[in-house]
Amino acid sequence: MREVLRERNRRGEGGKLRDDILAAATELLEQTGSEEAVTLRAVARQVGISAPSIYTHFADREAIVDAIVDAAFEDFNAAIDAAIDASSGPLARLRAGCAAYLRFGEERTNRYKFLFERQILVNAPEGPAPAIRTESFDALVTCVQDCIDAGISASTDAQLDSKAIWVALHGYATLHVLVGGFPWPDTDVMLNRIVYGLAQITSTHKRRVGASTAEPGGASLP
Amino acid sequence: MREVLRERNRRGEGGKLRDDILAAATELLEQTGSEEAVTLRAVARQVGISAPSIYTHFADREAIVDAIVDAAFEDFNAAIDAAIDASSGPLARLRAGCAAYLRFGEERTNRYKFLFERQILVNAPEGPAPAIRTESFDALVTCVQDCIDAGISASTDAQLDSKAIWVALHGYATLHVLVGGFPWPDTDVMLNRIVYGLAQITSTHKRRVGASTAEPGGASLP
DNA sequence: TGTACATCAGTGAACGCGCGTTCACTGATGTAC
DNA sequence: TGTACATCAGTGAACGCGCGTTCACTGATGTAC
Repeated sequence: MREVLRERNRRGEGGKLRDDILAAATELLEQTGSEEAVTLRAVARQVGISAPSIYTHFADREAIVDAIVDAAFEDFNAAIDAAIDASSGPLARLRAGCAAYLRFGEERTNRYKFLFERQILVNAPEGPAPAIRTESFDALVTCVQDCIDAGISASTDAQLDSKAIWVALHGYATLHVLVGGFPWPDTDVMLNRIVYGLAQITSTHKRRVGASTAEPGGASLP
Repeated sequence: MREVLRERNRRGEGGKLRDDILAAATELLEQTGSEEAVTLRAVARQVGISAPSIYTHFADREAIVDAIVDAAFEDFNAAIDAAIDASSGPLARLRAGCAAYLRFGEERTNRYKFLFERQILVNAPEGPAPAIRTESFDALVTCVQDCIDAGISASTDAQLDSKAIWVALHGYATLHVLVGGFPWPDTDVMLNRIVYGLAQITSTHKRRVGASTAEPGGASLP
């Protein structure tokens, strides 16, 4: 039946199983891309334990899924932050953050879908906003504002333009893995259009980073 | 058990049940927004027949789902086309098509998700591309090209810029229903940013349709 | 016109499956005396 | 130091559920003679 055999934890170390359960659930999600695939029994199978053992650590199936959301957001935020921090100059930082966003969506597609194709309540009606879910957006706003302050962007509203950039990044991240057989341009080319167009980057600055606007846009439709 | 009682069709009219099954499956999809909810038994319940009766008309569960995809695309394309046709002038037509896209996503959220959050193979590896799935995109390209030809757009690549517009529209359509509690701007304001920014509309033309770029962008993050 | 019969539209019962959850339990591990 | 005992980490069997699918069937409807 069970493929993996697990050694029983020593007394006082039962909590280790909790971590194993979360890791297994994350792996299942990563592999299948389907939240429905994260069944209690499938998780138990993956860990190498019997299904009821999970109830020592989680109230029910839903509690497992909830527990991995925050960890996934942390991964996501860390990837964006790292890319921004590794660059210097307002436009380069903005572009690097956006590129990291698309890279995360491409390389960790299933985790991305899990984060952004579920119902997300960014600001709970009561209590403070869960900052972990707005962190990357706030970083984006900062990047855009820095471009404005440096005279690189003609934008007069960093908030609004950041929202436009976000929806475009999200749209590309989800569509271009989903819609196969469509003549998608290179990710870099698309990224430039999105960032330059929506952050209203002044044309004299466009050539300094990445491809120019005069670049060909990709194959035409067959 | 069954709530709706259905009268048996007369001889030679068995095909009517096929239509009823498709209508019921569509309704289930519309209500729940979940493809998994369209189970063979749920459809049968909705129609008011026994589950095995479906096999007279469909090979299996999957065949039902496949059969409603094309109908949903037809609805979608018709909505976009109607909006474009009802407007005159290149920019107004472009804007109307994009507005209709977002309206469809807002009003028929579940149907939109069904169309665009599934695996879509626009061009099948063999055979001709299913035109029904690119129809609206092609209409968008035409609108952008018309703006270029009219000197309203500074774009040099209608294909590429249309792709950028599409991903932004898709991103907004999916995110703004999913991410509650986020300070989304008015749909019109966002639409202007997307269309003006990505179709590279010349600034002198921006004021002619809809809101201006100087408009405030929405509430700041709490 | 009457009647036997073929056909058609759909049914009811049953199958095996994987699921979430419950319950009483087991057996190793550490601790008190 | 030995031993009885409490505790802890987990198990195995069972429950009811809804699912897709199969099978033999039923009974109304139309048709051939």
